[in-house]
Amino acid sequence: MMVRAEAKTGADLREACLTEALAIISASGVEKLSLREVARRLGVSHQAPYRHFASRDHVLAEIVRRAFADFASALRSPPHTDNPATDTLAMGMAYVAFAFAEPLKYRLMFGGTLPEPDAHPEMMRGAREAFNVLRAALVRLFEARGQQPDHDLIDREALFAWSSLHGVVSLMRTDAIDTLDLAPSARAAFVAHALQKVGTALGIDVQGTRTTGGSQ
Amino acid sequence: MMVRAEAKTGADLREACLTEALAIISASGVEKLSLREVARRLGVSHQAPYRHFASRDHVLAEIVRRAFADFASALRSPPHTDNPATDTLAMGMAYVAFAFAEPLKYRLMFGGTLPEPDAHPEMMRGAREAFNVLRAALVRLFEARGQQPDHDLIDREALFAWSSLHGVVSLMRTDAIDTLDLAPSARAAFVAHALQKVGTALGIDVQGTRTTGGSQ
DNA sequence: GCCAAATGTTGACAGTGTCAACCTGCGAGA
DNA sequence: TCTCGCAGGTTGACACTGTCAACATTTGGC
Repeated sequence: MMVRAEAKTGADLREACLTEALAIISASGVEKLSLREVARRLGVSHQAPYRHFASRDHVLAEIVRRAFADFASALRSPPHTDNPATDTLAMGMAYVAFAFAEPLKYRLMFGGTLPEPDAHPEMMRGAREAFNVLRAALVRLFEARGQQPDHDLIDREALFAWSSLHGVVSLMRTDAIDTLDLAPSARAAFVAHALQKVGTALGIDVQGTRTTGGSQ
Repeated sequence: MMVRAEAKTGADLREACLTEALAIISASGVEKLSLREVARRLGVSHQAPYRHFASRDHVLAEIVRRAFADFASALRSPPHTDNPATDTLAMGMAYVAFAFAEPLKYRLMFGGTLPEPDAHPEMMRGAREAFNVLRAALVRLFEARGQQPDHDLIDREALFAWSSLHGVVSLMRTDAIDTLDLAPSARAAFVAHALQKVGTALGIDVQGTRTTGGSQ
């Protein structure tokens, strides 16, 4: 009984477990992830995945780890210009774009139910990296203004930007927003509106700069 | 074998199930909630809870419903003054205060893993109510300025405020923040900093107004 | 005092994560 | 070339879960 490509074994099987697990999560939610179902779909015994992962949580931790790594990479991807303000704005847009392009990964990272970070230290490495990308952008921004990049101030500003972006995105994905009886136009324009406000709060002049839309 | 107060029956048992379920969630997380464990702790048979709740998700939905109701009530609690600006700010502080005072409930409401809202329509009533409290505050704010309370604009501003507050709070509770190597002072001052910025973005002058601290 | 409805119990079934024991094929060392 | 070890896969078991079905018991209304 071979359900997928049969020859999967060794490292291939490990990789196949991860993709199949992601497929299950994508289709039925993280709480429905079952290693037995993964094994069933791959046509292997129910214990085969345990040769590559110590537990169900270890599978999840690896998926989350990769999601954070992708996320950090996405934040790094916009090329630097000589204008730190537009660079910072571009990073904000990259943040929102990633959240919309990969809602599943985003939900996994920030959705709440993730394995104990203490038990899976490598899982959060990408999270730290991503935050440091934001920190660095703000340091450049402050330096370009001739301001002293005070460590505490940078951290506060970075946290504010981070939390605003997270708030925007997570609000758009929360079930709650579907029940708020919003005017459709309000929802569509919200992201641009919010990004502009965050930019303004950070002292970035966004006059005339195009901010991305992206409904839903 | 009576583990708790024995006489629980009827509506009492229903209530006892809810408090015991909340205790389990508080101690071990929502994914560890087991109706059999609830029954065991209450000294009743494993099916007794099913006389009062159709399924595990229905228990959760009721807990979440009450959390939303409490939340809406907390947002309504600050008394109105004749100054809509300070009223709005007070509501923002009430939001953050509730999140810090009831982290478990807050996590349940906005943490991601909650029962299908379609299957539990009553669950989200409080969420709508809470959002309408914010809407009303902003309408008063705009009217006091002599601005036309444009429906779309109100919705956008409300969503921005909502998402910023949610961002602030959820960032403080995410596991992610523990791994960011922050200066302790940055974390302590962050809430006040963020509230002030959100107020500024909404055009509220917070000069001299005390904003709350509350360190996690 | 009786009947019916509400409530609680017992038993079963399918599904899950995970430990333990077993088998198997393959590559390194003799 | 033979053998031995071991990584990788399988089978079986156990304890746990949610939930259905059938039974028992309590209780309030007539």
